[in-house]
Amino acid sequence: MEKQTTIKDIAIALNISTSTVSRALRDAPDVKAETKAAVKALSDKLDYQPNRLALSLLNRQTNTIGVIIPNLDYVLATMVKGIDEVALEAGYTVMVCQSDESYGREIVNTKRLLDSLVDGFIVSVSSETKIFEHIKKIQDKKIPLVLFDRIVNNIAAPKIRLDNIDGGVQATEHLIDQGYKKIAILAGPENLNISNKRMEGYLQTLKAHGLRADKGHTIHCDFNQQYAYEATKELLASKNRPDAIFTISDRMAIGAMLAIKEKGLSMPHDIGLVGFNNEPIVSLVTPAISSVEMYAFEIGKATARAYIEMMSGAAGMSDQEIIIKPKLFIRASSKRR
Amino acid sequence: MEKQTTIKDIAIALNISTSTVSRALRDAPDVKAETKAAVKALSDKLDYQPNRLALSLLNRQTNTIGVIIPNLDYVLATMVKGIDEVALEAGYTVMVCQSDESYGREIVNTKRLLDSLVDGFIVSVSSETKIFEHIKKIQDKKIPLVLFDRIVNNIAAPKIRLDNIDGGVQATEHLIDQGYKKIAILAGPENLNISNKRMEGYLQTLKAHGLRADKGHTIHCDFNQQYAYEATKELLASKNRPDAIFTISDRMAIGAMLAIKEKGLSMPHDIGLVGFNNEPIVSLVTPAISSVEMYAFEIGKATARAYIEMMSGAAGMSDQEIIIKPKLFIRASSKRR
DNA sequence: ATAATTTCCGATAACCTTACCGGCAACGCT
DNA sequence: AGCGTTGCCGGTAAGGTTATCGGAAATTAT
Repeated sequence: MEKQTTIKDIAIALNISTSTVSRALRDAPDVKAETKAAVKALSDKLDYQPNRLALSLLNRQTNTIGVIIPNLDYVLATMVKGIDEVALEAGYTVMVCQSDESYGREIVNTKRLLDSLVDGFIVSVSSETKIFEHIKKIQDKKIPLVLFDRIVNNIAAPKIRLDNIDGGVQATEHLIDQGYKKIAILAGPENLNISNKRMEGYLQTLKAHGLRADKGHTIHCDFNQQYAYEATKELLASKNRPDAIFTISDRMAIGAMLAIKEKGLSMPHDIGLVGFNNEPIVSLVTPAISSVEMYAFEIGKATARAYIEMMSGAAGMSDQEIIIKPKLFIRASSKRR
Repeated sequence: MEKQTTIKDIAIALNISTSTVSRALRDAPDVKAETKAAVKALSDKLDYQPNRLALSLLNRQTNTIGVIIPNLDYVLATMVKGIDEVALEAGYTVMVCQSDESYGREIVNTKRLLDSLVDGFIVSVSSETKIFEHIKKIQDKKIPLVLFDRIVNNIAAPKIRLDNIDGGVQATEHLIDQGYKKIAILAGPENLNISNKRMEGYLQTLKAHGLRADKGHTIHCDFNQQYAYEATKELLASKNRPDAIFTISDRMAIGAMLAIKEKGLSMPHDIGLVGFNNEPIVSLVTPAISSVEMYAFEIGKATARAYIEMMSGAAGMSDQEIIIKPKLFIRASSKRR
């Protein structure tokens, strides 16, 4: 690691003060034109780059956003891509830390970034996180915070999320519309808000159509195709076998699909299936799986925009909630009319 | 953003100098025990955290690794997870920047991180990158650099990569072993090293078995299932139709699978198919697709380890090359014996 | 009792940059 | 000639931390 060129080097070489170099570089009005020219020429030649650490220390601002996410699966990676795009454009650097769905690592990551490394946070909490002291600590220090996707309700911060209830409604309405009567749901971990909201939409819709929600038709399991596969096998073996399954992620939908095929049942005839996320893969399997598009890229971009707005001091942001509408893409797995 | 507690605050409160506070916090031997106790008590109470910016400025070290990757697909996300795991353990913070396969963004990212934000780089170049001046610039400044996965040959740096040739060999050997005679390959962009190496393994193996490589059986296309789908349709419509296809990514294998199914051909009987990466999805489609596992997580971990070793001043690292052996997982798509 | 050592602590510089204040010289004006 | 104005630049402090040096006080040795 070689010593970087500093304004001091330029100042000494030109026999002027660092102040003048600094002003010349920033095109301040009170520097003689020829001095400016000399400074700029030498700075180009020496490939001078201002030291961001010194600037950050001075301005108490790093222009870096700390992004804390639980993992890097398709949906979150897409959201990060959206955040990245907008943030880069606006001159921010993004620091992504994944907690790997671990509460402990989420805390470690938050703590590290809090040591003056970032001047704000964009957070999506892990599925394991039930205590939010580390999030509140961010706010106690008056550091800007934006929540997205997996939001936390009882924290006052701008929130960007999908209308998960509507996603559940669209999926369930569609299944009912296709004539399915006994619709089961494969939900995620019990304390995961996004899962519960999708389920709420599902329950609402069943009720609205006068359908009874069989207790055995609601299964909570991890975001994991293996668990979904097992759970579906059980469902299909049960006395009151469902004629349709709504899963709250595509990974789970694929697990379900495998179990259905193994049982020798056909989609959409015997069983209807609808997933969530609309990952590319669902249109590639046979039959193609209907799925709810959640516009992850858009959510990411909206999140970064909200962050930037907040940083620029817009008041009244603290309880703004941006809700993106999902859209069901109907495919062979659930289209029987 | 509230003012952080500093050693100065503690010093003033206890009416001692900042030097003493600094020493007390670091448990230096030349501080009276009671002074230490007082400092520690107050520092705990005020929730003192050392300012990392100031430390970095002082030590000319940020303990941050700049990771530049072309995208966040399954393989790279897994590698990043590996890097993350090892780096976090060793006390480093990781800054991930994705270039979105764009040469321009790769340069912007490199430049930004170069402003004293990171003290080393871990890089996998974009598929668009043909000029490596920005990478050389890193080395000109004597900043540690490790390359992984998509490496650059004419740059002297530790390199961690898969034995891509061997991956191509294993896939092709297997197909020949299963009695396939006319094996086509769907390769990636022409200047992409990893693709060319896998192809090299393929060509070597054909030659070793006295099989002729039909020119029309080598197709370059983007890492994209749509292109792979189109390319496969052409292949299947050609006069000299192949009886097996080796794709250098699973995304492409899935595109190929779709085209094969659409044509009404059966796997593995009419056509054998082998992919690359061994992504979870390949075992979930029907038929399950054989694929070459590239141990992305291991590659990520090995990369971070090499980086750490390099930082700790190990000499002779500059041309070390760690090569991970791949392993073919055989599934229904290519098993006909 | 004096010298020598040890124990403890403070002041300063350094890392790099910019904001702020002040100063010097040249110029024009009365 | 004396004044104020303008143009240009330098010095200093600040941001937070630690290494280094040096010094005062306390303790031990002679």
